[in-house]
Amino acid sequence: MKEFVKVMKALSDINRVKIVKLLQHKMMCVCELRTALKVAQPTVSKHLKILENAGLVVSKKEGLWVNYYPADGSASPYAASMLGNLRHWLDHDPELKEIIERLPGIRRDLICNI
Amino acid sequence: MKEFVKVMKALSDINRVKIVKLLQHKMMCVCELRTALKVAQPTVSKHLKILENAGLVVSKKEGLWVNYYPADGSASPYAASMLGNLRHWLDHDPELKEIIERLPGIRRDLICNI
DNA sequence: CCTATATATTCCTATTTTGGAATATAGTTC
DNA sequence: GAACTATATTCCAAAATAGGAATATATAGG
Repeated sequence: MKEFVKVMKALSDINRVKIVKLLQHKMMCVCELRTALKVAQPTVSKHLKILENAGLVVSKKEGLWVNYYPADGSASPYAASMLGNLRHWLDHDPELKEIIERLPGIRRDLICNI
Repeated sequence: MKEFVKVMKALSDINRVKIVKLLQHKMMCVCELRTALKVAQPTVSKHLKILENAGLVVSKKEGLWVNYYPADGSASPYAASMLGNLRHWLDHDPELKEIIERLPGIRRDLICNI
């Protein structure tokens, strides 16, 4: 029950849902997400921690960057199911579409200077 | 997006998840739910309103009672999907099992005297 | 109409959640 | 090791949430 509620809580914030959908579109680092979502860096880090804790995303430290990916679902069946649904859900959301259109211009070598 | 988040929010509280699972087990009125969950009546009413608003449950006024049922899912595809999942998810949750064992003794003609 | 009962709403408080500024940590490069 | 950069953590304020007491509403039965 706790595990299920944790996944629901993780997905009950609009910015966290956006993060999951963006990661399903393309692996990203914190500062890329920060630029995509237009929020402060600590805010992104905290959202990512909540998502990771719920088994929805995983992180890989690669040099100075920490890259985030959608989880494979092995950590939680609830997370796995939701990730499966989210792969096609919300595809036509205007806010998400706007961000995804901006994605090509959001590259760590250009924008990562906090 | 808003609609999806609304469903996630509705399911991100343990008492509301319990309510959904209980209703999938058996139609119930507010005072029966109050007894099952061991919380105050206004608390149940407010949880039910949130669940109804998310498209997860429906209510039918029947005389002095208001009976609550799981929604048929027509109000929201996200609610429909979650209701489908919840039909088998959490079946072995100890807290839920304990309540379901108590259910036969929780009858409106016996316990509804606030 | 009056009483009783089931539910909804209002009001208040305690807790949780969110977001950002400031700071700490870790890794890279010189 | 010093400087720089990407990320995490801490701390704080504002907002949202959950719970219950008191109250309002609606329906049934006399």
